[in-house]
Amino acid sequence: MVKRAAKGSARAPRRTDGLSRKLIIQTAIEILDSGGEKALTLRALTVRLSTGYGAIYHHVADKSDLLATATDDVITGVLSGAVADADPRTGLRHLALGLFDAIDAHPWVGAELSRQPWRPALLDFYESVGRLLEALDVPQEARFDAAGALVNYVLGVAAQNAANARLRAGGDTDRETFLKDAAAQWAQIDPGRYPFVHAAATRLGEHDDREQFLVGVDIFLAGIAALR
Amino acid sequence: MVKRAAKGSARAPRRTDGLSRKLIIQTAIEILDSGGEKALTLRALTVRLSTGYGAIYHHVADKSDLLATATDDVITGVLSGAVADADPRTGLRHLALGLFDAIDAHPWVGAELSRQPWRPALLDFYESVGRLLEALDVPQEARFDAAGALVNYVLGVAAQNAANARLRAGGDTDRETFLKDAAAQWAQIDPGRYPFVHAAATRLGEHDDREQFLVGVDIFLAGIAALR
DNA sequence: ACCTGAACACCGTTCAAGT
DNA sequence: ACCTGAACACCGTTCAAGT
Repeated sequence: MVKRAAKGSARAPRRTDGLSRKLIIQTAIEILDSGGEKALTLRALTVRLSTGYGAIYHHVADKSDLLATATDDVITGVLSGAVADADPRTGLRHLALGLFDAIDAHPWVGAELSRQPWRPALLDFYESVGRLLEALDVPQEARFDAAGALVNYVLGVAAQNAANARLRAGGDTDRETFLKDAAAQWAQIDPGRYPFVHAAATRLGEHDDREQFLVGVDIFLAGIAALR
Repeated sequence: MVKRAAKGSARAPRRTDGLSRKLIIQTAIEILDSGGEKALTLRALTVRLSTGYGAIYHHVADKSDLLATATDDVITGVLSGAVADADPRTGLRHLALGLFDAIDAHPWVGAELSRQPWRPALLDFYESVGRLLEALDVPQEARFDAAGALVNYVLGVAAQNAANARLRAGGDTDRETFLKDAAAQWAQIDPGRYPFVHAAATRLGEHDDREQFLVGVDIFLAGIAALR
């Protein structure tokens, strides 16, 4: 004999609104943004969503599915606003900068993309790069290599930038150790043996990562122009 | 009352030779090479070395220390043989290719370097790149940006190549799922909406990753030449 | 269909205890 | 000094059971 609550009244279940894949992923993104990759545990999700493990696994295959979809979401959100009909060179710079900024804002995306650079959400990015290269009169055969190289560069820098951001915005107890380690490493550089790196290190403080990233893109574009 | 074996005879201790940090890291590299990052667990190490956990933690700070040092070892081993006194352009190509091949042979190194691109072992790489750029008459101010961009490109491609290698050489049960997923994703590409990516995908089979990597390096060098 | 939460197999790391 | 291995805190994932 099971008691049933009167229809439409007080039963007060855990969630009245019902869980959805969308809500789960959105919550995952929030956790990732505020606490980094380490903070995203299934436990943390159940707490934030006040449900059980099974509820989550009912909407999501596993944790990697969760991470991949969250990454897709962020990327699509960013790229959708890009690429007007401007000059192809400016278009490429805008595109690259869009990805850079997105990964700067969500460092965990950089790590995930370098693990899985073939996610569907990047299709639009590749496609746009390809078209802009075509507009730049890069010959067919060279276009694929050029696009691959450019995308790799963007993702590479972005991943490194993400690693830096992880250091900066620690919040963990690790942070002190990390910064101390980094400082110790820089200090160890022997100016006699490593004059170039030493000079680069001292210059590092006055430098804007975003600007340096753009210089790299420009070097690329200049090299691509030589393919024409 | 504890029984003691007669002096100098049968006692058969766990290890007669004595553990060392070097041996631990060497064994870790073997495990990583044969089974990938997932295979390197503290448990696996204790079994292979027939010791206890504490023995390992006596020589090594923690698992990330282990991974970082293993990465350093591989990189130093590779770069030591590089860079003769050839033409700077060839020198840069050789240098880049050396790192590429090393990461191709040890995919886990790629993942680790993209996580920590400032490891001391990379100092020689940066330094060599810097000097070769100087030999190429790249002006001082542009040299740092150019070096950063090039190194980022190399590490970016290498990391992606490592991700690919991880798929190819699975050995796990995951492998089938991975390949199936990848194939499904490629098949989903709409040639109407993504003509460029679709063309790139069909061309992908006939392409040598190593060669494409070199094309990227050449684009870079061409772009750098424009800075002169 | 959707959700619960105890249970499972597995991590990295610690630490009292041994030699 | 160097090593042992049980124990701890914490993972992701499963699954019988509930509604």
